[in-house]
Amino acid sequence: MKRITVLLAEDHLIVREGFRSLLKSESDIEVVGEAQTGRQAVTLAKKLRPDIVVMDIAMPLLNGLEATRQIRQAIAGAKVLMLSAHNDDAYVEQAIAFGAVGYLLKQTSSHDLSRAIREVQSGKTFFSPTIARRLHDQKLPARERPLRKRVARLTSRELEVLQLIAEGEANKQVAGELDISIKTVEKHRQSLMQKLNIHDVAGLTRYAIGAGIIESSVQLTIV
Amino acid sequence: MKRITVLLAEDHLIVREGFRSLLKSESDIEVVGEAQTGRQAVTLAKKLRPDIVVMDIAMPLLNGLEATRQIRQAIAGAKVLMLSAHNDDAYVEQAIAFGAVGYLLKQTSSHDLSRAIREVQSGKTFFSPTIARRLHDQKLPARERPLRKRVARLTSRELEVLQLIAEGEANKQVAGELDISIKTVEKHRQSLMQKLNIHDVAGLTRYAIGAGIIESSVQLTIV
DNA sequence: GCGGCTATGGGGTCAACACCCTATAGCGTC
DNA sequence: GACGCTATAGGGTGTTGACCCCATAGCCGC
Repeated sequence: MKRITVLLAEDHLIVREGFRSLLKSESDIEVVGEAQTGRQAVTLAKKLRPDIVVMDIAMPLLNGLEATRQIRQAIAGAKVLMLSAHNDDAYVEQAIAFGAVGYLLKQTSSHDLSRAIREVQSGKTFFSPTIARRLHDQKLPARERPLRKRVARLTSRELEVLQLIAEGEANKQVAGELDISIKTVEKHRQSLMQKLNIHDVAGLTRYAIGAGIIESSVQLTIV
Repeated sequence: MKRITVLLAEDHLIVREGFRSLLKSESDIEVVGEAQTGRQAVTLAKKLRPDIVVMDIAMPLLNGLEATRQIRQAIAGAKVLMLSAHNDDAYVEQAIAFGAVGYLLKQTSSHDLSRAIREVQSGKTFFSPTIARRLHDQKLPARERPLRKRVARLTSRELEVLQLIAEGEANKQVAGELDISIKTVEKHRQSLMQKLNIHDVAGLTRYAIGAGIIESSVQLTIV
């Protein structure tokens, strides 16, 4: 029986070794390569042609989403299974838009990982339960619509509002700054929260920092 | 021969399972417990009294640094080995200040992990090569330096509340998590806001990220 | 032109939060 | 033993935000 060949793309060596160790006990799965950067993942995917690439999103040089896009572009039908610590709609949407066939959270068990690999290999998709439920709720067919612009993409106005919120301004201040009504600010706020599926200021702030929209405080050594 | 008992504190299940799998092949090391939050790590450390706690820094509810401090406070001589993705002086200093006996980067190999566990168990310290080199170069004082300059000196309870706020929890959730009254949470919240002179959640979140108490989201290509 | 998206603004309700007050109890320190 | 600090918890009041409803207007593509 031919085993399912897997390329592991994950920047932390010890975590990668852990995954390899977990998969070693699965007789039908074989790890044929490891990448520690997104760029290396693209290179190795082209060279090794694995059945499946298990791809972490957070990686240096080239993040997992962009690496996925490049792999899909270079190898038609390449199967990429995203593995991420983050449950934000924006990432999931991006992953699907870039052609990933599955999205696993790091909170899931190793059992789910091997299961996902088999499902994906057999041509299906696999998403972590919480994500699958949300995709279903939102009626977002994973494969039927390769191009989407509906969700996750913020309008320029929403971006402005997001930035001001993350900088600590209240709706009233934002309204004054942009010279619009508080009601309009509320509307933008609600829209962007819905798009990002983040429903608290702390989450929006973390997102804005992670996305480079604003910076965190530079002060250190407190506690 | 008595095996070295280890408590694994790492929030991502699959990563934790990976570590467990890696350590299973070490005959002299036994994983006796797993924690997925800092708070759980403190609880389990008190209950299980493992020889060594392998502690990730980035964890919900209570970060690994603060959990380390609490464990060291509750159990004299407890040995905590930090495991972090970040090679940041501020984290290393803090970890040492809070009594950690070692600091491993996730970029290190599993071989280093088991080696570190043995070294630490025998009473030595263990730091990842790049960190050890820097500690040596800088002769990092850590104790002499006015580390405690803390313009804003938060109590440990206030720090916990700050972390939970920055993770997006409402007062009610925090109260449930810490098993205290909402009124008490409000009090801590007000106290820490006054000490930091930051009066909005966005600001607190930026501060918490800048101070390394929590992490921001991953970098995303597009917004 | 019709539909879709964006931006604008208004109504209301209810939960959450900020900020004021109060208090008790357990710690240490001096 | 008094003092200070921390943690705990409650009352009250006003503001803010989340989420629901609604509408109009401009612009773009088909």
